[in-house]
Amino acid sequence: MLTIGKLGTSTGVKVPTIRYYEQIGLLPEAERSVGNQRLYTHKAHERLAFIRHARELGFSLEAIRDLLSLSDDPDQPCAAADAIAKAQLAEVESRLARLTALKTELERMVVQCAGDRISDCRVIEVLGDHSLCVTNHPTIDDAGQ
Amino acid sequence: MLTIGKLGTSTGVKVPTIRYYEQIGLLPEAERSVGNQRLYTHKAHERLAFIRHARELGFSLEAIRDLLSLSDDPDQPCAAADAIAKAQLAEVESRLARLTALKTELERMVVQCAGDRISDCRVIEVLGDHSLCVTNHPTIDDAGQ
DNA sequence: CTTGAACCTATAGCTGCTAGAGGGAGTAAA
DNA sequence: TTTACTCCCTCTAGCAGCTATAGGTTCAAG
Repeated sequence: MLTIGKLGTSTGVKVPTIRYYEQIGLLPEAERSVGNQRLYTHKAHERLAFIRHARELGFSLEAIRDLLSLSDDPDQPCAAADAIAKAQLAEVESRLARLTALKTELERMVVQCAGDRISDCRVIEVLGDHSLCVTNHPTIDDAGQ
Repeated sequence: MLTIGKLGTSTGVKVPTIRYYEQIGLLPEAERSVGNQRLYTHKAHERLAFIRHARELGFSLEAIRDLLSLSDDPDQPCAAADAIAKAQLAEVESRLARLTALKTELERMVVQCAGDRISDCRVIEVLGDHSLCVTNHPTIDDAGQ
């Protein structure tokens, strides 16, 4: 049985994050020691490693919740898991496309800026005027992703 | 003078967002009509367009705050603006690299999954075991970005 | 037996908005 | 003038996915 701290270091997940996952029901409630400290089994370790890996691959906690409930049910068809992974792939591909457009604009901006005063600064100028952009870069909702 | 609604439609920024920008001091407090409604000048329109464009290019509100105060000061050297843009470019490039690694893993996962039961599902299997990955894909902090 | 790290709960904060409640203002027709 | 309608106002709470802080308890080592 592992304490929460050991579980954290062995999975690379911070302690408050583990407690948070328990709170939102992604991890089951842990057993407790006599002194009320959480104790984790090998199974919990596996489950947390699964969650972390999925987070690293960009899956949302909601998607992970679904994936976990699928993995708890080994006789189910795997089409649903497949669909979640495909959706995530599509999401990543679209982010890639948007980021590539951003990169183009930012490079142009930085390269062209030769002035030494703000008044001739290409960066400031381009930001003030979208028509100076070559690509139809993403709208606000997508840019931060 | 524009009402907040007109300003919103003409810049593509939602009304509550404009109020939010005012609240956090990114836009100056607007003049008010007799009936206490916000009224915007052409200058405010330009400033908001600048903000929106910078957001589209992925700059954080903090970075935008700095860029705006630079652009308010046309005699300053533009090195600072340049540095912010370069940092943003670097950020975008690193996100691109990380997302490309994710894409590789997700594609492998999806392509290899030929089983029809969860018990042979490649997606679930890979998520449970990072060593099945070919790349050293991002850590958790980066994946969602 | 004391120190100090690791644990506990509960609450608030982070970014960048978005949604909702509950009302006032402005315009145009009936 | 009343009604109807859309826009506007403030204030508060909520979203993801944590992270930080406060104030207290437990555990292992020396």
